[in-house]
Amino acid sequence: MYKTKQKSRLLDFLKSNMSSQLSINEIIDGVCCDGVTGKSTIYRQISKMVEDGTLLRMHGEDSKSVIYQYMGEGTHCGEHFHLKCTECGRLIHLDCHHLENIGMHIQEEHKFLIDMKKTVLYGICDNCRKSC
Amino acid sequence: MYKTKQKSRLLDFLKSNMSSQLSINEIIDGVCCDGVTGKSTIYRQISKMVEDGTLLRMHGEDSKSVIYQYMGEGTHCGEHFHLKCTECGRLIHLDCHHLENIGMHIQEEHKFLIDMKKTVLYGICDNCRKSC
DNA sequence: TTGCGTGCAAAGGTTTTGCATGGCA
DNA sequence: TGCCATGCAAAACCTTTGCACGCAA
Repeated sequence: MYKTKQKSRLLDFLKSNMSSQLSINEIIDGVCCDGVTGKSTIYRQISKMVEDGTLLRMHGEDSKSVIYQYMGEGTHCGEHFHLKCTECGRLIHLDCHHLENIGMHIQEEHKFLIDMKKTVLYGICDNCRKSC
Repeated sequence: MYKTKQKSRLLDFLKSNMSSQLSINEIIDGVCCDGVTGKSTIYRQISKMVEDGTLLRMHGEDSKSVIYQYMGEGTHCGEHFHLKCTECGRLIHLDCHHLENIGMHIQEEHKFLIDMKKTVLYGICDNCRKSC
């Protein structure tokens, strides 16, 4: 609700790393090294951001680890699906008109509104499939 | 590799609860109450089952908790997508021919093979949308 | 007989929480 | 001024691990 130094700093850090997916520890290291921001603040803020769609939480390569992709302003991530390769970890931002139909179809026929800000499609990318 | 009492017991439990999504603690409670199976075995086996697609791991209602859906033999869960309502937690098994096209399209046009055994589509179901 | 799977308990790591303080509106 | 947000450290929680033993093949 209030705008604080810590929140701004966290958001700035996430924005300036929007092309990579970060672990909670990378975020903590990147933000808390200022000696002003505490770990608990990060945990508290990250939770909220996942809830409201500012961050997308997904599994890392080893399927154990958890990583985050920034989805807030400055991105178009709320408007497309994300494909995540379970082999190499690559994240693909899938801008595709054809895919919009899927959302429509599921909404009309199956009465379900998919939230792209919460969804990750897992699978195998081309590179990895070839090398299997 | 070896077939043990504990593995069988765990599988039996999961099969007999295939219509609900269970937390790790529900699984532990349900299986370990025999006094013969240990907690670590559950953790060890669950990890393997998520890796090999026997279990689908997803978020519960509160988006913090983690729950598991059995996808093994006796189900057709490997052949359809799963929709999960982030509001009420309902899981919808989406058998739909039209949807098969999605996988095809993404594979052909975007060179990515979606793994339905690892993917959950999050969103809002009809009931919940109406009551918002 | 071999070596994987297991139970137990300890260790390790991660996340949450209580409380007093700080700072935004 | 009122109240939300924060930092700190402790607590709580969850998961993994080491080791010796049991048991499947």
